[in-house]
Parts: sequence; C-alpha cells; structure tokens
Amino acid sequence: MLEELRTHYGAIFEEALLQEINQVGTFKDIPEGFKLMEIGEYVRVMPLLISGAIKIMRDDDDGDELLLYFLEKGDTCAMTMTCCIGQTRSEIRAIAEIDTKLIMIPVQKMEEWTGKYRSWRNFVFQSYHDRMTEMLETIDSIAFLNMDQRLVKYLQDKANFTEDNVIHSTHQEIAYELHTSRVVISRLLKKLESLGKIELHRNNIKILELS
Amino acid sequence: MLEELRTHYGAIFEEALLQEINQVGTFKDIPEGFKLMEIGEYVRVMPLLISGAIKIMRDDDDGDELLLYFLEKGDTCAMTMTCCIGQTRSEIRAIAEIDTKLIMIPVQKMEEWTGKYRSWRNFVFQSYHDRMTEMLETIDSIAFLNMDQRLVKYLQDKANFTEDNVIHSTHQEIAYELHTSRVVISRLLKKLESLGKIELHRNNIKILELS
DNA sequence: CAACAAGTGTAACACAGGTTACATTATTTT
DNA sequence: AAAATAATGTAACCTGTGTTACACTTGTTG
Repeated sequence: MLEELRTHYGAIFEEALLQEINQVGTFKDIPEGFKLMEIGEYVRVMPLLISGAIKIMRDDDDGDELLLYFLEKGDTCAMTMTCCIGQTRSEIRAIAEIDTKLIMIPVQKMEEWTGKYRSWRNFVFQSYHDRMTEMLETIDSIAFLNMDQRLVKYLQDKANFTEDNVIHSTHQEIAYELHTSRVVISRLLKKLESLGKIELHRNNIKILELS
Repeated sequence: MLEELRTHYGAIFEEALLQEINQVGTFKDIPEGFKLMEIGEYVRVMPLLISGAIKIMRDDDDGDELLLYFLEKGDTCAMTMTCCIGQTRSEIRAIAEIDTKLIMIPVQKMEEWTGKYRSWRNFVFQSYHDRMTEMLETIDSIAFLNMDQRLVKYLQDKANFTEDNVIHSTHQEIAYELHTSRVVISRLLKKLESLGKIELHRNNIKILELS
C-alpha cells in the first residue's frame, strides 16, 4: 500500500504522515456500482482516492436526484470531514462510478493530523476549495445552461475522466443524473447524432467531436 | 472592539485567540450596498461578521447572475481562506445587503492560527460545512423547485434574516437574484397577493402568511 | 422458440416561464 | 408644474422541456 500511497500522495504529504496513513488506513477495492454512502447515514471514515471515480449525487425526498460531481484520484470527500467532526449526517449519496481503489482513514486521526501536519491541513483546505469550485460549476450549469448544453458538457466531462470516448450509459441513467426525463435525453442525443457529433448505440454513446 | 468580539465569538474562541484577533483585526462598518468582493479579484483578508448580512452572488460572463446565500453574524467567508492560501481569484461577488459590522483578519494570521488554535480550526471547518450545506440548498432550489416555490422560499428567507416582514426590494432586484425576468416575478407576486399571502407596494412587499 | 424485459425512437400535446410591448402610477429632477 | 425616470401591471406570444403514448429493436429467460 505504501507504494501506491507514495505515488499519489508522496508529493503533497510529508514522510511521517505517509507512514501514519500507511499504519492506520485501510486499503479497499470498491467495485463499480457499490454504494459508499447514503443520505442520512453517519460518516465514520474519510476516503483517500488512489484510482477510479466516485459519483456524488444529491437527492431530495420526492425521488428527485442530480449529479453533483465526481471524485477522482488524489481527491477526498470534503464533506466527510465536517460531518465527522460535527456528528451530522451525510447530505449526499456516493457511488463508485467505475472500479475504485481507496484508503479509508478513521475519524479520530483526521482531527489529530490537522493539528500535527501542515501538509494535511493544506490538503484538507485544498479539497474544500476544489469541491466548492465544483459545486459552483454545477450551479452554473443548472442555472445558466440549457439542457442541450448541459448534456454536451456531461458527455465531455465523462469522456475526460474515464479516458474513453465511448460512454457506457443508457439514456435513462443520463436523465437521472441531469434530473430530466429519458425522452428529453433521447431527443437531444438524436439531435447531436444528426449533427455528426456522436454515434448512438445500445447501452453506449461514441463521442466523435463535441467541441 | 474586544467587547463585541466577545459577545459573538466568546463562546467558540479561546481567550488567547480573542486577544490576537483584537490585536491584528481591523474593525469595519460597511454600508448597505457596498461591494466587498468582485469576481476575479485576489483575496487578502478574511471577514468575521459581527452584525448585518452579506449577499454572495455567482455571476457568469454573459451577465447572468444568481444569489448563492447570505452570510450573517458569526459567519465568515469560507472561500476566502483557500483563495488566500491557494492564491486563486474569487469565484463570487460579495455585497453588503444591509449595514454590516465586521472584523478583517489578514491572511498570514489565518494560516498561523490554523496550526495554533484548535478552536480556530473547528470554526473554519464548521464554516466550510455551513457554506457547503447552503450551496446544496441553493442547488436543491434551482434543480427541484419551480419558480413560484423558489420565490416563496426567497421571501421567507429574506424576512427571516432581516427580522422584518416587509421586504424592501424591487421586482427587478428579486428577478436578478433568482436569475429570471422582472415580468415573471411581477406575475408570480401578483398571484401570491391574490391568494392573500402578501401585500404589494412600491419598493416593498409585506408578507402576511406564506407558509 | 416464445415470451418478456430493457433500451431506444418518435409523435403529439401541455405548460412553465422567458420575451416583447405598452400602459399606468409613483417619484425625482429640472 | 412639467418632464423625465423608476416601478409596476398586464396581455399576447414563443420556446424549451416535461409528459404520455406507442412502436420497434435487441437481448434474455423460461
């Protein structure tokens, strides 16, 4: 584990901290689709991503849902920290988008390290900042963009972080994440196809040239 | 200043920290409408609110804007911290909604205190958490609610934190904050009035019974 | 292989809310 | 007081997108 830890966090954490993480952290392999966190659950561990991607969704009581952002390698769940400290429940749902490797850190350590390691503090603050920025981008999208623009952005983003120009999603799945209906997504995708920007197949969408 | 500081922050900060804040902080009286921060500006100080309210707006390049949330007494601008540390530019615009008293803390101190005072760390983390939660609420509103529901929520929120059931805004101002047009707001307000929930006057709206 | 489920394509319609245009009323400026 | 400006009221219209309904295709299961 120490090896992978060093690869992804060696540049930002000091040696002593790396050793501590190696000691108290638990390495986990998470399969695609696994639910890591449900709304309303208490948070007891903090994840440090090694590889893969975790989808963060917002849900309301009426079954409405919306994709907020993805966590990738080098990221952590910023909300986890304060949820732990403040003993509050999770506001979001976290699902492995693809197979994912991560290290689980127990709550108490996080608190301890914040006083002890400057690099840890900076990491936590940076994480907060990154997540804030992504929330702002999400707000920009839903407030200022039309559905067709949001869809294009969604396809681009997904192709980027999966490093695959074929997106393995059904129209229904995309509709859930953008909080719209399947018919609307099918309609807009068809328009994109007729513009020569994508190719539609069953269960997957090939991106030709979106930008 | 120490007195007011103690009133609002005495319960959460340790004595030594209160003393330090008193020494290095600058007390400021901000008049209603004053712009504290513009998008793209560098952030050099961190505000601690004593009283009043600060409106945080998101803008895009095309002149679109949207109200994100309000800061009140006991709050601070969470984004400020990491903007300072990371030397990045502000992503948001901050305007005094009403006359506001606050204490400005220079950047270097914040960093120092984070290592030195546990109470300061907790305060900063709590602030991040609160702001995150408010951003999520904003997302809920724009993603899951209709404009009439958002308007009602807006009126309620505003009446709450100004502790005044008369809202001193024009329809145009409300339209900007909810990112819609004046005509739409006028239309919906008129409907609320005909339902006996509000009373419309020039430059102000009296809330009768919204919930 | 028949039956079924899942995924997609498409038409027809409904409606919230954005746009344009103009009238009316209140307030400020000259 | 006249003129200009700001705020509001309202009608008529347009568009994006959500909804319903149904056909068709592909893969799966008994």
